[in-house]
Amino acid sequence: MTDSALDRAPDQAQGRDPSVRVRFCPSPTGAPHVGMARTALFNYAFARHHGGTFVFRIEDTDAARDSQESYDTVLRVMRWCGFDWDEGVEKGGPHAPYRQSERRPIYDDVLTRLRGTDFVYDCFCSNDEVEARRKASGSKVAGYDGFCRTLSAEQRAAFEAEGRRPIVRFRMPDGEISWTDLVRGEITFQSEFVPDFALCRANGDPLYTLVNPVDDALMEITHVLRGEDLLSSTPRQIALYGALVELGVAKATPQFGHLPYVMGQGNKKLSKRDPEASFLGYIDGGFLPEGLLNYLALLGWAIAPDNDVFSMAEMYAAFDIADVNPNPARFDLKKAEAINAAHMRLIGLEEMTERVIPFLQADGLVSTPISTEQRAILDAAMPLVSERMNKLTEASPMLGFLLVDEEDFERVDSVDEAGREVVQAAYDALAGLASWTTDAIEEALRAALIDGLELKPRLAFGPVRVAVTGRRISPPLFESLELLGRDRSLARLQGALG
RNA sequence: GCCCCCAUCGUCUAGCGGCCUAGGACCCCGCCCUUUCACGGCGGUAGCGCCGGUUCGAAUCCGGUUGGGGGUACCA
Repeated sequence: MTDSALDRAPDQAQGRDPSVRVRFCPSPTGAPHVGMARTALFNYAFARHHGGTFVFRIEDTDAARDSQESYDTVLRVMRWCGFDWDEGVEKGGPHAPYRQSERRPIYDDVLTRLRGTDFVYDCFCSNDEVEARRKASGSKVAGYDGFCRTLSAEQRAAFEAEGRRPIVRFRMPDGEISWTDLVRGEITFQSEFVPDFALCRANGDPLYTLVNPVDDALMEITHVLRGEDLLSSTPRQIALYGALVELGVAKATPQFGHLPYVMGQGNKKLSKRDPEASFLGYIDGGFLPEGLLNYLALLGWAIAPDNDVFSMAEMYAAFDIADVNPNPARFDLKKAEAINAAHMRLIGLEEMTERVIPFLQADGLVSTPISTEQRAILDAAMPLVSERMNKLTEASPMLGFLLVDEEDFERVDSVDEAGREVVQAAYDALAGLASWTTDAIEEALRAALIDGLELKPRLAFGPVRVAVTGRRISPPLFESLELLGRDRSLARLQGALG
């Protein structure tokens, strides 16, 4: 059998297709999480791979939950990731505005047009009534039972006389609804299990069920790549699309692809409340965009059987939605850090220095803007630590001892009684040193501690390290001493003795 | 309950009928390098849920089963 390519969606070509239009459309509620970023990434990769258009829309129709703060954060995350959208919020485009809260007249208009047809009907039922009827009938089918589908004029008048305000429901067509999912293949729902759904609230506020397909239609989205959680709402959206096409609102029904969940510890879907889900946590935690995005790409996709580390450009070139694995993926912090570490070694010394500066500034170790003296220290010290850092946040504890004002210097670790002897010997050996260079320092220290005190290197240099850098873990000792300078080094050795 | 999705090492995955004695990465465990840490190098443990079927041949195809997940709103 060689027809594997035919098993895939027919018009999902491998090459470029500028007519491709995809969108990322988060709701600005709470903090952005990694699953959301993964969805954005796959959409962005799909658009770039095909040379299509990436639309960034904000779905803020739920005034009770949406916040400006969340909106700002989502934008910050998008920019941090480098997902430069072709159309959308704060950028504009032919389908502006791109914030749903600014598109109300459009939804009202579509709703009005829909109400002139048999695609929808007014429904006066309360939830309790629907529930009571289901219990009475013993029906196994969840959701609305279609009670108001065929209301007589009298029934309608009676409800209105009670002061009830109707909502608008979509009338699901009979039969079955199926589509070829871009990541899962053929999926079919029997319509009897897809209840008629609400398009707006009784007060007229449009709901996601209406607004999302309407905007996708108007913005001429061709491929909808979204989370698996929306899978079961797809049949009703396809049905709605049928109506929108007939009304001339939509040109065609897009193709759908449902991306696997990103799970947390155990087996639960990562929720916005999980700390490990917080995207900001990874930005502040010192991840590189290259590293985090690379890791996220690995959640459901692979670039090659024997390679996990790649650039975004490589990903965009290789990305094929048909290769996305449909099973849910667990977010593994250890692996994320390992992938990030690989990118730390790829970006180069100068680049790493630039990226480390904001973290040093946040920790108060470097001024804003950075001074030329501080810059010089960094330029000299970064080569010592760049290979030993896996995240940007590791710079501060590594280099802090070189950057702090002397009066602010503190030791995180301490020198014990036995260590003081060693430090004293080190002080004596270094105090009269002719030239303060790494080699000379090493020679003097080895002579005094290894040969003189007959100590193992580990025991000899440990106390000196703590005395001078304040930590058991530091950059290489002799180089550190040279960088610190004779006066400060000796003062710190002295200080550890007191 | 009902509907839908999913199923390869602990985790992420490669695999699209013979190349599989199942490959890579992370984790873990040894060893090497070594002034700490990290890097780097070498080696190791560990997996196709189960039962049928199709086939000369199945991790790969089909059915069932079990197990997980999601949905079942005038949330998104």
